[in-house]
Amino acid sequence: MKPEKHLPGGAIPQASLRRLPQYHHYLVELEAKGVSRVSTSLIGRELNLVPVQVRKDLQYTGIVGRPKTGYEVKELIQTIESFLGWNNVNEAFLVGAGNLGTALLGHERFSRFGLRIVAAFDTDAAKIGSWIHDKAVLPLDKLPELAGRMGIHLGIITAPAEVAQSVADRMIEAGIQAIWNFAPVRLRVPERIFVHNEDLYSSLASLSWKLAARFHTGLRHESDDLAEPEPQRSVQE
Amino acid sequence: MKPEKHLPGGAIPQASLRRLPQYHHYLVELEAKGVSRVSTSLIGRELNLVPVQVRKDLQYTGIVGRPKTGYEVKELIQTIESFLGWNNVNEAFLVGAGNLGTALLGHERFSRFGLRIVAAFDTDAAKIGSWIHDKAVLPLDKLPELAGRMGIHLGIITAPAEVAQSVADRMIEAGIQAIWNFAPVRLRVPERIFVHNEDLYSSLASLSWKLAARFHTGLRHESDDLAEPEPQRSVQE
DNA sequence: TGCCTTTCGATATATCTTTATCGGGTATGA
DNA sequence: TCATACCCGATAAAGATATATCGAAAGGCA
Ligand SMILES: NC(=O)c1ccc[n+]([C@@H]2O[C@H](COP(=O)([O-])OP(=O)(O)OC[C@H]3O[C@@H](n4cnc5c(N)ncnc54)[C@H](O)[C@@H]3O)[C@@H](O)[C@H]2O)c1
Ligand SMILES: NC(=O)c1ccc[n+]([C@@H]2O[C@H](COP(=O)([O-])OP(=O)(O)OC[C@H]3O[C@@H](n4cnc5c(N)ncnc54)[C@H](O)[C@@H]3O)[C@@H](O)[C@H]2O)c1
Repeated sequence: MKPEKHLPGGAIPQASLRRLPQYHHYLVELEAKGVSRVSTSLIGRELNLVPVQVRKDLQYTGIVGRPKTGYEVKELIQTIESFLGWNNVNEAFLVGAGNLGTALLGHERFSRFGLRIVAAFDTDAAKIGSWIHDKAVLPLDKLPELAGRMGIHLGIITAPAEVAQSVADRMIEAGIQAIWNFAPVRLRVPERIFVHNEDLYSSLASLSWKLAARFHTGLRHESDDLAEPEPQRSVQE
Repeated sequence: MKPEKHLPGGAIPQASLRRLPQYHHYLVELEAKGVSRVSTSLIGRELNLVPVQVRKDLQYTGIVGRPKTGYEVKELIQTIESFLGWNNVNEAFLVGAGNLGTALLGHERFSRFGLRIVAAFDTDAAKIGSWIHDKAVLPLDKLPELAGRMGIHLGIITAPAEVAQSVADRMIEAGIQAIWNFAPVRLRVPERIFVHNEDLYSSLASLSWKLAARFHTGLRHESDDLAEPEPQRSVQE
């Protein structure tokens, strides 16, 4: 909508943003192995990407490399973390302490990436008052008050699809700025709110469509039987 | 790579594929309400998309609508389901019966969308032999044999990142064709294998970056204070 | 030192995706 | 029956993203 072209720190393709954590993951591995410098060709070889793409992505973070040498692994990790805001923690509320919510609550590693789920909310009387992975399950009604008081600006929705919109509405009223939505609905929110949908059914669609294509239409293992010394960029995402 | 241009049934943008389940979800709601016809403008209004994009997406499924009327809801649902292969069930093996694996195993609604997780595999002796949500947890070693015998061609990885690659390798040896990977690593697989990465850390990156941008750079609620009768296409995805 | 290779950064091109536009068909209601 | 508003389908334009190319810098090595 805005014709802004390249304002530094302001614009980055979603796709690049998605790859940065993957670089980060690999870089941390490298660092653990004692490697101190890395080139985009190396990263690309590891992650099945062409070097130029990696370089482009890294440029968004503002880091500069040196010809022949590449980048300092340590510095690169730092830069990515800082760029992604993983240095200062985001505290979040989770709504819907069911199957999926429980899994997220139990995932401690999130804290390494700037996310700390501080409490869960539910409407099920049987769950309210209990603790899941050391996080309290509170009545949904208390969310607005607590969010305000604690200055929470990130909400996670793992409640049933039917109630997701109303949950989102309440979150926004409570001053929440960004929502990580696991319910398979497209939320209607004011423009200033940032929503990230984690729609597993959409993923499922890719998978089942691919599998269906395999068997229905005549696409049977064309380039089968490995033996491909090529860059071998396989179908991903 | 291939110069194939538009072979029917063969090519569809990932993005469109991702939206189809969202249409489906809304259409099912509509049908339940007794609505029999629907236009792309209506769908677009509901899902915050411009009508022409919805139309484009639907065209990939091969359905044809009628001017003024739109599409038959029932027919459209059918077409999408059939296009996505949701009519015939894909049976899948899940590896890694931990937090996330348990959540997936417990999600019965997957079966409505062509996915049936038939068993879980793990290496943790404490888990092997137990049942999670009525699914048996088996030793990983048995996967190859069972996959072959049962003709399973879809694998779900919810094991730790460190072992994800080795799990994938075993799956592929066992004849599995597509992998739904929840571990935050980019798997190296032969070209014929289809991998769909569900990388939650990547999602997290979008969120934390957005939040960081909010507070760091001077982007403070520019178009704040609702009051926007416009199509109001908010930042999503 | 001088040559060769690697790799970065910048620019250009290609490809993919979204959005706009146009023409024509169809229900609705005067 | 006719005018009108709506909506589809096709094609074109615009916008994003991915890939290719080129010059220059830097290290390795004769
Ligand atoms: N579990 C999965 O693997 C999976 C997969 C795909 C999508 N999802 C989606 O994630 C969401 C949660 O799935 P789940 O499997 O955890 O469901 P679940 O039924 O296990 O959990 C839902 C939780 O939300 C709570 N809840 C219900 N109404 C609420 C409300 N108004 N406010 C707050 N909490 C409320 C319930 O008490 C329950 O604890 C659903 O939207 C589902 O479609 C889950
Ligand atoms: N839980 C989440 O919310 C979450 C979020 C983001 C990413 N993930 C990713 O999903 C994966 C699983 O996460 P989790 O929270 O369920 O972890 P978890 O530790 O709860 O579960 C992992 C399971 O895998 C099993 N396992 C270990 N090695 C194995 C092997 N070689 N073969 C088969 N099974 C093996 C373990 O016994 C355990 O049951 C991880 O890769 C994690 O990074 C999880």
